[in-house]
Amino acid sequence: MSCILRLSQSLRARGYRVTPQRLAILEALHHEGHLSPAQVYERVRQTGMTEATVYRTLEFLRANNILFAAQREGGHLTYELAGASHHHLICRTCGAQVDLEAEALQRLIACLEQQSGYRLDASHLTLFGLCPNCQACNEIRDPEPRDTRDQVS
Amino acid sequence: MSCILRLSQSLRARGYRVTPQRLAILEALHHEGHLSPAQVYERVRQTGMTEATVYRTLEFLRANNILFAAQREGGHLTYELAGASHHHLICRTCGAQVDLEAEALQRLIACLEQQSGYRLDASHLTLFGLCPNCQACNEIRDPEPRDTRDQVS
DNA sequence: ATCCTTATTGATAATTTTTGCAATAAAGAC
DNA sequence: GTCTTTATTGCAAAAATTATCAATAAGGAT
Repeated sequence: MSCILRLSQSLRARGYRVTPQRLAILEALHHEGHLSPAQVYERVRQTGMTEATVYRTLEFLRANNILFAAQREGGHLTYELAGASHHHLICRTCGAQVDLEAEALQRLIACLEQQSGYRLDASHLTLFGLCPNCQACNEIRDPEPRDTRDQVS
Repeated sequence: MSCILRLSQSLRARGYRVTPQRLAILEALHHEGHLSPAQVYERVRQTGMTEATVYRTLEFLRANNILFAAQREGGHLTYELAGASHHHLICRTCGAQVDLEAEALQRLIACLEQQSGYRLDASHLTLFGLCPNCQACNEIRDPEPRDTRDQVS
């Protein structure tokens, strides 16, 4: 909770307001990790909040770097609390997750930034692919078309 | 066009059908590069095609690796023809694009694949960030909240 | 060219996401 | 505590996206 308190103060400091709705959504995500807008709404509807408010609040918190938005398989957005800088590698077939060597990526990103002069948004990358298990399965069955958006959040 | 012809044959070889709708969409994207579903519909509505068909066809072509889907600022999808393996770096403020050193990324990806055993979908990454110009602007104005999803396609 | 199979489309409805505006309430000043 | 300002919410309607299912047409066989 002290985490949410800190975020609240950060919002207030920027001139935004800390409302019950925002707190409820933050706590839902704090409790569960990854949630889609619909799932968030499920968890907070008891408070009488509207779906529109859920969407707006998620987008608002994301725009203020309090949440990250990750694109999941169905093409729908998923949100999670922004934490320390970290990267994920997710199997798009079975959902298995692996944490990435932050240093390797950071080094590459730094290198790309030097070459291009750009400042990259890469504090939290999620790469999608196939885990070893699912690679094996795919070699047996035909290459069935799947929902395979490469992405990052 | 020979590019589209080749794609058609590839589809047919896999047991799918080459329809006027699919051709129209492919040609629109071949002509214009990056298009959102709504923009694609604008370009092909003269053929009498439905919006639903546009959505389905785009998703179908993407699932078959004929199109790439890139996540643009608003969280909305944009599609483009899948070409040679290449990567982009796009400024989220002014839209300026830079091509990335493919080798640097490929090497990193290969390295990550070795470490994790995953096979990554990374033949076409798009990283978002701030170009040098917009970095300068941002230092002057306050840090206005923006739509800043880090991402890849 | 004609017929057959079935992948694909159109039409429609359902669902999800976004938007506009009046009413509400958070946070600071008193 | 009360008052004021205005960011934020709820409501309702619009827009975007997805799903359902019967009708159509692509592509192979004859």
